[in-house]
Amino acid sequence: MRRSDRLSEIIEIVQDGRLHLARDIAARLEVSVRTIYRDFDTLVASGIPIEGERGVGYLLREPVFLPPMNLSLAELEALHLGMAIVAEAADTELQAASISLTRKMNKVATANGTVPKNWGFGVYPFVQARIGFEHMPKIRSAIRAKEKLKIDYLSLDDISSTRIVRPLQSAYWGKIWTVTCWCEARDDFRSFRIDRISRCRPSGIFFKDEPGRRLEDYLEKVNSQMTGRPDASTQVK
Amino acid sequence: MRRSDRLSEIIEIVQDGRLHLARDIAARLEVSVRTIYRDFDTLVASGIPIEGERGVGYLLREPVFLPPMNLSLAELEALHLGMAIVAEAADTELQAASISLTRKMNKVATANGTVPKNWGFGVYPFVQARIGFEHMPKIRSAIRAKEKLKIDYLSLDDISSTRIVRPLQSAYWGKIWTVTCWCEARDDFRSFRIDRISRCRPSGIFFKDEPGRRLEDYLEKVNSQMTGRPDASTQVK
DNA sequence: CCGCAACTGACAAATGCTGTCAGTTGATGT
DNA sequence: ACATCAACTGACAGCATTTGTCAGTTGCGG
Repeated sequence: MRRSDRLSEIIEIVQDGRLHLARDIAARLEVSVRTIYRDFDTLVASGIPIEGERGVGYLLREPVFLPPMNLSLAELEALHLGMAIVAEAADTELQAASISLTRKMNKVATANGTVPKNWGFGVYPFVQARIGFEHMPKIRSAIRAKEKLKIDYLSLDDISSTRIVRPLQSAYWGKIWTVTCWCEARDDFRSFRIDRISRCRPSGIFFKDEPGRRLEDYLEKVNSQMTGRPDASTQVK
Repeated sequence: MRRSDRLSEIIEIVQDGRLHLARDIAARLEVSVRTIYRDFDTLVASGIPIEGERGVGYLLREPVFLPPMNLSLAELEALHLGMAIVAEAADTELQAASISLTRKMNKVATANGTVPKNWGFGVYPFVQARIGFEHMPKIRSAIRAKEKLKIDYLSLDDISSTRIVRPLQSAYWGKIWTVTCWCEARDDFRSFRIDRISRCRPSGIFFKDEPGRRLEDYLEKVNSQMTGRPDASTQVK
């Protein structure tokens, strides 16, 4: 096995986010432990955020490592346009992420002449209100963690309520953001407009996927109704 | 200089899209020509689309090569959301690009458990009409190439006209796409709604950036007017 | 058919990588 | 305070890879 191959193997191994011991990796790759230590040196030297702790093991800090990749011009354009839109249409967390990603890409791509400095894309503010945007990072991480949320919601007819929901998906409709949930009180799917959520906090209670209450079930249900706007039937006014 | 560093140097050198001779690269990196040939072998073997032609030189086929990179979870989310929106809001060329880019990312990112298979993003059609979308690839490549376009335009009061324009920027307003141009006939900036362009063809005539007629000049002019919608004053109804 | 520059093969020399060994360091638990 | 664990470090001999030199071949364009 070539050294360079071994280095990328190590990245793949460490990428699962769990702790790894140098000796295990050494056994798996059939080299000595010393070599693994040296390999980690090399990887860290080339900027890969691996952290080793004495007595504990190794861990990859950032969750994803992108291997070398070739992009076509169209793909690069799509990427830049997408990041420009996200920077306009999403919350500050994603906004910051899209800007830093664009910067990373530019760093490698615009140094030379083939790639235009100016992409010829303009994106102008088209999210009408940014009310409720501060909830979005919380909502996204709750979706990922499958954690129930406690939300205070003001319906479109100005009736407020507090609910415990299982967040499943946050959706973008061009002007507004919604979050689709399984609502524990109503025992059904409900979609909430994020700009009508006045308060939103993690409950500390985690849920498991249950048939009939999953995102897949919601999407299937909606699909079978063949309405133009998928969540019209469950929309919380 | 380490071998691996030299390999990425070579990529950077070749990335400019111009022809390079092995002997020049060898001189620049202070190694022998033979070593450079071997390095190209290595690069090609790891899937980098470099082409060498006898008697000519070396060339990178795809315009952009993305070196290894670390993305945070937020950046990955922004990327997926952006690609989902582009797939909904742009023409088929960009749509295809966004899909293939998403696939490339998924291939490396969802293999292990850290990254969710389902991102919890839904994006629903929010471009009202896809009329005129077929012109967009042409428009984008004309912007890049600085090639004048001949367009047939139907104004909002149903007056049609044919114009020669210098395309500068295509902009997205959440519902509609526009292209901002320097209009040769009017001798001023004009923005056209893409869904009102009935015909659009490259003229074969290329233009150079001239002070007063560039995108920068347009943006500056618009900025100084402090209107909410930058191109209100030059909008072609 | 000549010049160019990409290519290829062979081999010795230089360089870098690896394993072994013998330690140190810092965190954690008893 | 002590032991344990596992990351880390330095040194050195032996081995593997990489490199340069040299002497060719191949394919393209003039």
